[in-house]
Amino acid sequence: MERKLIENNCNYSPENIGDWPRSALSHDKKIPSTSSSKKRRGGIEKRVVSVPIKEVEGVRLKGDHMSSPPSDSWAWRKYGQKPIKGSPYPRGYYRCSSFKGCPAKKQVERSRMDPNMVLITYSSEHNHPWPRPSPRYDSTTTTTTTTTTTVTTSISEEEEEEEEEEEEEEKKPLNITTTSQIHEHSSEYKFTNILGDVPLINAPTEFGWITDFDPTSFSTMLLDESSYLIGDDRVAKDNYYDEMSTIFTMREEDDPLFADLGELPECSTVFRRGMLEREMDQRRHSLMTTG
DNA sequence: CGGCTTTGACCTGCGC
DNA sequence: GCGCAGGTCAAAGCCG
Repeated sequence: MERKLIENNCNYSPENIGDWPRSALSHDKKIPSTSSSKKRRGGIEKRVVSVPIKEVEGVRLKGDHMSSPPSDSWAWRKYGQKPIKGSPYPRGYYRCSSFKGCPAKKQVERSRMDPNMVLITYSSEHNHPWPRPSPRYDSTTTTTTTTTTTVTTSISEEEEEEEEEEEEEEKKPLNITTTSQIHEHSSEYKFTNILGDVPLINAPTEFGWITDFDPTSFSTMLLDESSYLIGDDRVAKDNYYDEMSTIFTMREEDDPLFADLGELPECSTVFRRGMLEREMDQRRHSLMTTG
């Protein structure tokens, strides 16, 4: 019965928040039949997100003691769990229950490298409108949690070849606008560009889920990245964005590298609009005066 | 009663 | 071709 529902839903309308530009879904679509042809492994576009477990704990679902899904706005229904070879932690399989027939799925597992992190692998995409965002992201929200969210996009090689150009065009907007989309309706939190003079790019819907995470996640990340500018003035803006690109397109195996960034300055916890900018200015100024 | 989790079984892709 | 590992199904039970 669920199969039918899944089968029937692949109409992506423009307002589909999570709509992907390329039809990765078609690879992932489950074909309902007696000889259920399941998706090919490794040929699917997936997005891996690492979320600090503490962020997850707050919304831990009843009975789920292993790897509860993070606090998405989406409703997820667990449909399976498997122990993963080489990992002490099992992987949970979830599918979207916000809307019947939504093909969106995600896999949740603890990072074996950093048990404090939960790796969430998103596959397929929601084919229904975005559920109402959680109130905690309302414009008045003052967040104090420190989190690190890493975004990874992995694509099969064949797809990569086909859509390399597309990918190229996508990357830059993605890298930067993931942050700008964090608060879809709050100009207050809208990410002011670190450099101040580079325009924000329209937020692609691809990372719509990012709105589910604490905005400080990205502030943390950006702050850290900003050190490229702060710590070494020789690094040009272009390089900066290259670096950003690298980080946002980082593959899963690079996670440990990113996890190393865990020790981040306190300032990441007090990010608000303007504060980052101010801090940047201060640091830049001090650099200019000292060097 | 509907929706959810749990869990063992089953199916399939992939590497050897 | 075989075996392993990952992914999914579906029955059973729980909960509000």
